[in-house]
Amino acid sequence: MASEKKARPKRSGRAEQRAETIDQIIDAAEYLFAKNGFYGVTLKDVANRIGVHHTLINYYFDDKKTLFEAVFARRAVVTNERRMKALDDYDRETRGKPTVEGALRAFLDTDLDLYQTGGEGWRNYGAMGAQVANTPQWGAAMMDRHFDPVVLRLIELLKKALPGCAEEDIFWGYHFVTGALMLTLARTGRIDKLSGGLCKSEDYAAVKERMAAFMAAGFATICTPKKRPTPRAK
Amino acid sequence: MASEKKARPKRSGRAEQRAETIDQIIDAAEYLFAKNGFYGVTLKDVANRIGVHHTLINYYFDDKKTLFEAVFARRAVVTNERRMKALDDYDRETRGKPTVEGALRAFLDTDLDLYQTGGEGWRNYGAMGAQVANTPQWGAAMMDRHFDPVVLRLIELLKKALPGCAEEDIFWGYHFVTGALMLTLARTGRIDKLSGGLCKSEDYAAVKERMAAFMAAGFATICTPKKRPTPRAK
DNA sequence: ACGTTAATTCACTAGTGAGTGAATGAAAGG
DNA sequence: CCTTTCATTCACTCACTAGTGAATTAACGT
Repeated sequence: MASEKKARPKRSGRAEQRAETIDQIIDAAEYLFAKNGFYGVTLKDVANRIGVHHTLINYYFDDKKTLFEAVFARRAVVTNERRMKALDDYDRETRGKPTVEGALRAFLDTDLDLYQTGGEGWRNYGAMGAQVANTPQWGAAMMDRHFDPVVLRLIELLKKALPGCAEEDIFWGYHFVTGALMLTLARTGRIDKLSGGLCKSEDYAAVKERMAAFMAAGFATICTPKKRPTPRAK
Repeated sequence: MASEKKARPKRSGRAEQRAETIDQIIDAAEYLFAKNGFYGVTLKDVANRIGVHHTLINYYFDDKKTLFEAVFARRAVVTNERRMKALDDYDRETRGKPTVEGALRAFLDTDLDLYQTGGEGWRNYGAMGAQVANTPQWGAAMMDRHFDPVVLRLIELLKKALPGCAEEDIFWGYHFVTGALMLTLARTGRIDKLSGGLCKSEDYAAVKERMAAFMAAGFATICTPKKRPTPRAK
């Protein structure tokens, strides 16, 4: 593996030290949760990765679930702010006349850029998110809690771009979009093998190039002008 | 919860009994793995669910991973056969002139029907598969091992339907399709809350109604007639 | 009926997991 | 300097995990 154990440079200030240690813990946890999921990681694994005693994690976080939440939340606020801003900007720029592809670009490309340029941490976070999104138990609820506002903002724009389209169609369209995005962020390497090396899981640029247009066309197709306008007679 | 512990009717024949027990174990494991993933389930959980001693599982399966593989494999062969046949049939029917949507319907609708009508077991299996598909470690490899042939058959048809389309575009398109499908099978309930009850995670029919057309339009859009025919001048 | 074989449980082991409360050590601050 | 505060480790606990090998029980063939 690339990075197995990082040096722990002792920081001066007390508050600084504290913040640094917490960040290291979250980084390590993020890395491991991304690879093995919540139950596939022990607090000892996390502690070993940064060379501290495992009970130190209990000192900073009430319990394992709290740590998981902290990991998830840390970057969620960042991506949410960026995306929300991108959607707002786009809405303003188009003076309330957005296109589907434009809205999707604000939503997708903004994020893909982040994962592409944000370094290993962001990529780990993405993989972790993909697992959460596909976890029925508490996963979906976590997604709700953290991402509903931005998603609903996107939906709003999509509605504007598709006037007269049945709401269900828009929600199902979003469902397809998010499924595709999550699998991208999971970076499982499956597409690499499947395509014989032609496509690379890590290639966010390739996804960015195609995804918004692909999905926009899908929306256009399932959102026919006026959806089922009271079906009369059989 | 709906079914917590099923009665274990003792079967007559020895081979029959054996087969039945194994099936019960796999059912229980499937149910639990779908909910909590590999590491979130203990052999005792599985055993308790059907009222047997947990070491009985070690009697029938070498270890936990073997059990997991068995659960995964049991239904994989069924869906693979159905899908392969559907693709072959469609290819024959169209005399080698498939459409993208037709090929996708053979691939997607066939499976969605199965999950819709196959009962709780199939639905659990789907949720489990979604988690596997988004698990970077051994998950992707498992998908490769079990599903590559059918997927490559689909890709073949898509290539025929989109002559002159760059291969990468087709693979990325498939990637989007499978991501969307996996999230559907995960049945996390997220879309229910998001849409305020307008859409239901369990509603495979709604997905079937939209998915193939949605994705076909996507393919049509990213697979422009001839992809990047040596880009001359800027 | 009887010895054989297979299914199932039992008694254990060796190791791991999360978490707690006390002990240690090092900086901060007056 | 001396005390207080905080970060970190230590020594434990309690519950649980996967897995093993022997014991038990029930069906099978003869």
